[in-house]
Amino acid sequence: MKLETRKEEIIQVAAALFKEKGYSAVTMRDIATDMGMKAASLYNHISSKQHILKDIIIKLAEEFTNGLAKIKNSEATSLEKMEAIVALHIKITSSNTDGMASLNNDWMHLEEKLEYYLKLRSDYENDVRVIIKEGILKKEIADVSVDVILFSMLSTLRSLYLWIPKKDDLNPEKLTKDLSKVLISGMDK
Amino acid sequence: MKLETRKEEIIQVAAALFKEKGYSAVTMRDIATDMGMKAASLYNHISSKQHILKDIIIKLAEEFTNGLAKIKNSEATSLEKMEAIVALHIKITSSNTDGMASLNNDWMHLEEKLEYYLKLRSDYENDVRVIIKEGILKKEIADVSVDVILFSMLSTLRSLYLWIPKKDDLNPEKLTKDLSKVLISGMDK
DNA sequence: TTGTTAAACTAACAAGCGTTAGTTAGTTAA
DNA sequence: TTAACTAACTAACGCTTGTTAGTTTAACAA
Repeated sequence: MKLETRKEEIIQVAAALFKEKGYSAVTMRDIATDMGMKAASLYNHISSKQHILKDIIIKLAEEFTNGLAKIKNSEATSLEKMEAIVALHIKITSSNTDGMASLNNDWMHLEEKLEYYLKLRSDYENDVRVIIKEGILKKEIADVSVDVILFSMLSTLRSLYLWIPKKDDLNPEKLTKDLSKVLISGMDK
Repeated sequence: MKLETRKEEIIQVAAALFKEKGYSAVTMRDIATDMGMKAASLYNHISSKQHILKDIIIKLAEEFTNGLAKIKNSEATSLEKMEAIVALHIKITSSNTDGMASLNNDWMHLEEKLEYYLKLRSDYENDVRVIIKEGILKKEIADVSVDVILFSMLSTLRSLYLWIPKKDDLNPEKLTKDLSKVLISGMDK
């Protein structure tokens, strides 16, 4: 297994800058400065700016797809599956908050890989929707609008990248428990 | 009262483009094309690209501030206040989904008005936090982490701009009811 | 020692950026 | 009729963009 540490460093530095200002506002010279080199030198390791974005986003999107596949095919109850989805988002997001910013905000600049990304994304949403519907049928989940539940759940989970870095004392297990409780049982007494 | 329809048209067209691709990826020539004119002609009506962004974001941010002030000073219970906040977000967002995209994603490009925006934003968050804390003290709201409740609530409401345009049959009252129920009472039975 | 390779560099490119200057045509006010 | 104003235009500016070509330096293998 070959070590590609320099390339990975660049991708990591780029992701941090993309989170701060967005893909389009970050220049190759910005990335180079943070790497301590000149813009042209970046091309010894990466093939294009576009490619950096693709590496960041597609890797994460596939992690979500694979994670959800395991949950989908498990024997858990619907509410247990919902909690597992919360845990999945917290795990992936806390391991790469910078990359999650690009996944959420810069996917439209993907060009050649855009279609593939959009398919992964809509398949993901549909899979979660099915889990919610099953929960309603089995009377584990309240019979409110499926779309409202789906939207509320995914909006919160997709915003974790903004919120997790502020908690310097992150305890993933406790956060999973607290957030699942609020999402599943609500905030009232 | 003077009509500034041409300037307002430009701002509206710009907001739609900013939502699609982000502020930095939209050029003055893009805006001009959608307006059916040349880029230089835009400057008969607006003073700079920067100024367009400022007009979009600050107007919305102040709407939220004013709306929350009324809720804060009302006689309602804590849970009623939470529901009123949901209604406020649905009302403002459905009247300007394009602008809300800039408010959420392009505020970091505000430059001179950035500090002012950040103050409005953190004041808003603190006011909601106080309402939640009062609810816990009065035993209307469950004693889970205040931050988790605040985060889950605001993440969902701030994502409405992505979701409302997909519902072509938008009924703001019903959405307020459904979303409040899910946020306040959760999704379980 | 010599040859190869990895990873930095300088210099430059063509294209695109926001914006300004100066001009023109059509409408309104005196 | 003439003067002023509005809102479009063309042309161009200085700067920045992503990227390429060719060169240099240092480390390692033969």
